Amino acid sequence: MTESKKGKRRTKTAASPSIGAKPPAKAVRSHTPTIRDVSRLASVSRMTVSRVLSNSNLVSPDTAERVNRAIADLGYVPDRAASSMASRRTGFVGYMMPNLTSANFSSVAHGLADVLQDANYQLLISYTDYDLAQEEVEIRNLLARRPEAIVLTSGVHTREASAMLLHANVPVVEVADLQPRSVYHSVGFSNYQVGRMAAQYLLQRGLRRIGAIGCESAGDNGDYRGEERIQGFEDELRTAGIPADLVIRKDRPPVSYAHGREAISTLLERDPRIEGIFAVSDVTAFGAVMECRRRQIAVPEQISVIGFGDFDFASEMEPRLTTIHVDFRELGRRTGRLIVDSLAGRCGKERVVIDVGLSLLERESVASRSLP
Amino acid sequence: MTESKKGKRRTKTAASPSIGAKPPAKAVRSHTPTIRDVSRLASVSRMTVSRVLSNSNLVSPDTAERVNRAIADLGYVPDRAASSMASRRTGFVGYMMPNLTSANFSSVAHGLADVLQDANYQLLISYTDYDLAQEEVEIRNLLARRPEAIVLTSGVHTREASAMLLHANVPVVEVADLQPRSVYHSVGFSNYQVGRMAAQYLLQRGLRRIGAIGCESAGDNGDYRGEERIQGFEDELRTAGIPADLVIRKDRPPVSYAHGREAISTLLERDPRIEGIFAVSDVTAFGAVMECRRRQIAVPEQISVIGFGDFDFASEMEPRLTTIHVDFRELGRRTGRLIVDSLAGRCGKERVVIDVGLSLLERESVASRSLP
DNA sequence: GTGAAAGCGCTAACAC
DNA sequence: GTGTTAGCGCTTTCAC
Repeated sequence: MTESKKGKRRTKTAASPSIGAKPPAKAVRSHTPTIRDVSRLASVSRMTVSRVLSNSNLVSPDTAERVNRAIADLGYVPDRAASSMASRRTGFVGYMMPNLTSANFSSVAHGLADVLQDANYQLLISYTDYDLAQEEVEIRNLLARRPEAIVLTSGVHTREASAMLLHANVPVVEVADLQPRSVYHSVGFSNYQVGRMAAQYLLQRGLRRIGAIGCESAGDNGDYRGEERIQGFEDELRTAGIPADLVIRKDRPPVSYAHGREAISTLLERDPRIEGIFAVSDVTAFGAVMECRRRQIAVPEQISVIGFGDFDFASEMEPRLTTIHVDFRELGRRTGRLIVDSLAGRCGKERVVIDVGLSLLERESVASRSLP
Repeated sequence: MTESKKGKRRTKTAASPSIGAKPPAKAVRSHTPTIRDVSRLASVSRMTVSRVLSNSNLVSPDTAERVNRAIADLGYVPDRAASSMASRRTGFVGYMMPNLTSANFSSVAHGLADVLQDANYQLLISYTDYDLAQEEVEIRNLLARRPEAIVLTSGVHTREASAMLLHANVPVVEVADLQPRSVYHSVGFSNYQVGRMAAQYLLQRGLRRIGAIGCESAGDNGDYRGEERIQGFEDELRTAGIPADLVIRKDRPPVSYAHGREAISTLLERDPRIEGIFAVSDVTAFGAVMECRRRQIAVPEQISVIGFGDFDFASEMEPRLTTIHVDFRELGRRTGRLIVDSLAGRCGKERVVIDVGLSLLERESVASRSLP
């Protein structure tokens, strides 16, 4: 027998002062087995069990066999907290989502988990409700779990949050918008490019009287993403020498069905011969299409509509919505790979920026006009 | 000075054999501060720091003040893994989701997190991809983190998974469908009741020639939830003495736009005078409504449609879809409260079952016929 | 109010 | 190949 000293102590109450008798059979609820229980049952040292658990090939096959049987017999599950302490590796990667229910961010989480799982990391998800103060709190909670890397949703962070992140001395990746001035690794796409792509597409399809529906830019802590799309759209029009008088900004994010419905009415008043519009979001596009239907305006024959986001209804509506799509799951996977590589020391210290790009899904809501 | 013995050891390499000299300033990257660093800086014992961290009122105000300053100065964040080991409380609650991207399960997670956060628990999310074997793997991974409670999505689990769950000796809650034969706590709603509610509503609105669109029941590990809704619907018709000849089951889950589109065609062939239908999912309802539109059949004037799920497009489409809604976020909150109470010893050992109920959202897709 | 001792369950490092 | 030693960074327990 090995490692037989160091009597277990457990809570005082458990040490019943029975005089030299065996503990009453079955009376004591068996505690969660530890590596020591396994080692005793297999008649080996705890180190040997530990080696079997980590698939070390330094263990002879039949010792391993004995140990594995003991593990199965006891229903032993190693305690990662203890393992983390001893090895100084928690296996956690933190992901701060704005909320849990947005399909895009969920897809990122899914992609991340796909990759991290294979590399034996566990995703630790928190959400901020788009609130900077809450983000700070959540970062602190996360840091207490000693994550080996942190994924943030790109945007502004408090000074204190940034300080904590720096102090933590782990790789940090910002995800979603590509932000040129960020100090962290970035994986994402360009909203500006979304707007340009939409304009290019409408122009290429021979449409000339085109406009866009965006939002008023919000305050400092606001959602500027739609505005970036609109700016890309305007710039592309400018480049093509086309007036941007049909680009309107109304309401604040988040957009709703009504946003598109009302905006298209405004646009129609401004120019009844308008041929095509880009909506900053599929939701807006949906509202616009529905309003057209009510007014007996044919989409895409009379007005073409292109959206952004590829929401689930986009491919189900009538007509099926042509839209610009970002592969968020792939975005998550790329982020995961970046982290795994980084943690494995397979990449340098310099900042990495990955643009996952955009894809335009050609469906039925944009017509093609023969050019004059 | 207190607690001054036990020289730190760190990795061998760090113990540079400099002869009696102070470590070269700035040369050594400062390690993550521990409670010991804080205690030294504040000239107190580690226990006192620990007490400050847990807001114990056994610390004098100015000692606490000194400690807090030291914490801030060092940017100290306590290590929860170490704390977990010593206190035998991890603060983790596990939630096994089928996937990360379904809006309903995300809402449950959100609700759970809302409540658990306040009680200082942290949600540990895993996903199973609806795969029993993966669920087993994920349960094992989860158990290694020693969660204090586990939330499962209701359904079948492997024998081994059930054994591990039992062995873990923590509260387990099943969430979503209410399953009468489950051995765990359950929080959810009844799919059967969904079908009955839909039928009752259509009948109450004076519609008599009514039917439903469901799916073929899938194999053993399949999605039986739609089928339960359909059965509730049929039973309610039966009770009302109305024939169920317009209840059809086509395709397998998951449903799509096409499912509704094609099914409504079948129904129209079977009886052109059909007045109303219940679709097992809003997606199906959406497809059905769009097909009606194409065929110039007015919804709800000619055919009424009621769905299930309250998907985001339901309130945005034209006409706005009347549907049955489950408040999944509230479901998550109730589950969270059950867990917190249970962990605080505020509830007994017996199984708890909570039905969060259903709400019918009356919108525009169901007409009202005056009864003859 | 505060501190010292002991140990939670594991693994790095080294010995044999 | 296997075992021993010495912690990882906290908190429990008890002493003062």
